Amino acid sequence: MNKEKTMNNNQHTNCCHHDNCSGNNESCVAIVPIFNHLEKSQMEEIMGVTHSVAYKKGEVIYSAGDQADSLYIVNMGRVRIYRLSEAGKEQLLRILKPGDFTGELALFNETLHEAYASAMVDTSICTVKRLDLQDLLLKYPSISLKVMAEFSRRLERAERQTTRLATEKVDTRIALFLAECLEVGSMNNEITLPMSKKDLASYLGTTPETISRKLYELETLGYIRLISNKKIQIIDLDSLLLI
Amino acid sequence: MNKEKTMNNNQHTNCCHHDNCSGNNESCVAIVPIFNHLEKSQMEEIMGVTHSVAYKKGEVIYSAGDQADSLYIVNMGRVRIYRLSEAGKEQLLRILKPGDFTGELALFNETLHEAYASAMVDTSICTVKRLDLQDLLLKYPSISLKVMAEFSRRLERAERQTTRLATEKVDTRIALFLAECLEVGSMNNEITLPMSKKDLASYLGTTPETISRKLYELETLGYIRLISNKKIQIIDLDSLLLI
DNA sequence: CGAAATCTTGACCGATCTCAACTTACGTGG
DNA sequence: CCACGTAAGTTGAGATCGGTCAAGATTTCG
Repeated sequence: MNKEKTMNNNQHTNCCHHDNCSGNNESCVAIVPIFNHLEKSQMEEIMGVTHSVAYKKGEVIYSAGDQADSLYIVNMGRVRIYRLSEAGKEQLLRILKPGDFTGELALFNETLHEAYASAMVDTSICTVKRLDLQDLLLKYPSISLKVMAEFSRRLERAERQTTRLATEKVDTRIALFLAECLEVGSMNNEITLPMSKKDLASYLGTTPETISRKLYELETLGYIRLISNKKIQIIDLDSLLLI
Repeated sequence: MNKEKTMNNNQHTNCCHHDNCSGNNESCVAIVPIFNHLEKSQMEEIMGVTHSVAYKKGEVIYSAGDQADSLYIVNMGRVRIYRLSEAGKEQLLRILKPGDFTGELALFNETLHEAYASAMVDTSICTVKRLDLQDLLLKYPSISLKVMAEFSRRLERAERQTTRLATEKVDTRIALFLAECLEVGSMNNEITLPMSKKDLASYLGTTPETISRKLYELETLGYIRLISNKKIQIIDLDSLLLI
């Protein structure tokens, strides 16, 4: 278990409202895609209800069972969203990058969080309270459209992942994951795994041992080359996707 | 393959606009949870942009690859939403009942459908065009809140299902599914499977053979009793959930 | 630099899939 | 309403994918 997990997660190193902080809020709000089409005056109004909070690496942002009453928008850093299965097994659901948000699940339903969120590195987050957000959405309906667009993308991804887990075998799931990492034209078809292999295993519904073995197998087949722990070169994408 | 699948899915038996149909639209709109808090005048405006369409059992409503430009709201009947894996395996994603909707995924992103929708029985559906819907959402922001609430529930479900597929074994997934079927206090703890075992298998990421064997096993353990093909009595829910 | 976590590799085993044969349920048409 | 054909469901035997456990190598980070 991570050392910082024992830290009380209410002891944030920084928790400021818009008018008494060092201007971080502005940058926070500015980068959020769901807000970035608004005018300056509206932005300022939004900044008025957002709160910027900093989390240290490993710190828990929320836990399953917590009352969900805020939207969390990542300003800087990385956030792991994971669940525990009924048997207590941890499963990585997704990783948030700056501009991504979470916490919306229960925002509209007044329920409890069903997942955990923790900072993978030192992270800065903007939060908006449920009621403040609802006011904003009612006042500026165009924000809703953005939020819904984001929701629909998330839903799409979640359902695609579900299908993969249900129908593809481990080989294929790994291959598809590698192919997705390639997306943004990287040099030499070289990708950097965005997470530890342990996390990757849980994300793909398998074990670190199997990941290790399958990657070796793919290398033997000549489809990939294992450069270092986190770096992999994709040599034959087409064959990879035909597995 | 279903016989009706060969039928051109543009040949609907009934496709009427609000002002020239037998009043079905009103009932359609009325039952939709995302609209049901509105006033009468607003309802009428909404009915003005909705279209009611009837589908015969087995008919395809949309296919993966189709341009997604409408929201589909089920008025009557049942709709199967399913995907095909890269290997061509079919996986059931969810079943829509009256009041549920689909098609929102690409509604905000102008992309293509990634799933298939087909009528499980004779079904009546209301559709709203993308642009009409966006107008409505901008005009009546409270609808957006309802839609987002529904989205977040869907997302929650999808992520829960993902976790189960990734971390639980087949026994457990079946047990959890049975337990969920029990939800609404049914007589004698007797449940009726909402789908064929073939579909159930694909929903749970397994095969009909395994479903069959596991159910028999659960009966042997005394946790359930197989009454008929689609009826199962839950005898020991607690033990069932401890598998 | 050293402790702790992650990763790798091997051996083994068991859950689940596959294939095949058979039975049962269901919808259609006479 | 029954008979028939097709799809769904069941059961068995065998194969295998992938999980588990354990030991050792490597990486990470204070």
